[in-house]
Amino acid sequence: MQGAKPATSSSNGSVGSSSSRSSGRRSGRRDEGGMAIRKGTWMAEEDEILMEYVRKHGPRDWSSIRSKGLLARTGKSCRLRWVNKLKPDLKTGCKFSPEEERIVLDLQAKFGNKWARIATYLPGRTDNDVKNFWSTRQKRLARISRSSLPPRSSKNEKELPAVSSYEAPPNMEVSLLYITTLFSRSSNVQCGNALYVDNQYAMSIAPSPCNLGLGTALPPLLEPATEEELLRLPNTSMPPQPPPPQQQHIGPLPQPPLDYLDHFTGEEICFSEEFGCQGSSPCMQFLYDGSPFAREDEQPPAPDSLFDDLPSDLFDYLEPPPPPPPTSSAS
DNA sequence: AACCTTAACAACCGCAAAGCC
DNA sequence: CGGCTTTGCGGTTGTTAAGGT
Repeated sequence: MQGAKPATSSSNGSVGSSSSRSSGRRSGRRDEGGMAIRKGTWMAEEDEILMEYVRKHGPRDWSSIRSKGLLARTGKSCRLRWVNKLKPDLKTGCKFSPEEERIVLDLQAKFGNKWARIATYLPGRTDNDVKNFWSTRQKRLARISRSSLPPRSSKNEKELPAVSSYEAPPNMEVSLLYITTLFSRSSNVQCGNALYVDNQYAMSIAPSPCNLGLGTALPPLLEPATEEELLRLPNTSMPPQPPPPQQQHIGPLPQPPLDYLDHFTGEEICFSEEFGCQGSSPCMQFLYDGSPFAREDEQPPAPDSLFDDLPSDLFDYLEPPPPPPPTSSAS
């Protein structure tokens, strides 16, 4: 789904038409010199003038564009337009690839919301691109996490904070998604490197040592549907695959093995052993050991403190796992 | 067809760092 | 060194298309 492309409004060329329907925030105002400062969507003519200016003077002295009467835009606005839309070699109108997504996830975990810094690792992407991508993704994950929680029971009427409404550890977002989807739905699909929840693309689980920690530190959420899919799972040399059309992975899903849930509820079985993690803490150790989210300057929390950041009643909503499907041959 | 929701994108604002005089 | 200007960054909001109901 491509977003709005009113910008450049070159298609209609209606000068000021977008401003007229814009909010007051984007209406122009008049500065001391009497020149009305234009705001809002850029027109193709303005872009041409700006590009011509940069060709002659280089990407600097943005304020002089207005002082010279070339454009009724602030220097700030001119710079932003150049950086985000007019600069050569920008990947405009092209969605983030799984590999780009993986890079953003890795670097966001490493650097935090340093979008400009992250963008330097992504040729053709701007800090605004990365920021918007991240924001959209966060909303998607938050929505999926919320929708994965079963309805409240009558004895649990107290308000449950939205998943995204509190400060979560760097990888808690992932763990919440993981936990909630694991427990609650039968429509979660791992197809290739993509994880789908309710037939919606949720995230990439590209075969990378870093992608959310899921690729290597976690077992697959569900068994891959086919042998072909199996080949694309972590620890293979297959490159990341783009998410396939949704129609291709709708269907009955295999149930996870029963002891799968022991990773969350038992004290004996532990990811850290089974999946090669270091450390001796029980479940959820994988969130820190070997995870790209483990920062150099951060120590893993004590096992008991890991969930302290969560609302205490969060897991009240988790229902026990469904009984194992009847097997024809008991072994 | 109308309305609603979601995703993607564009562009604004405030603030701070860097540069200049 | 201090003040002013410019540049860059991150947060936020607004707009629109597409898809769903």
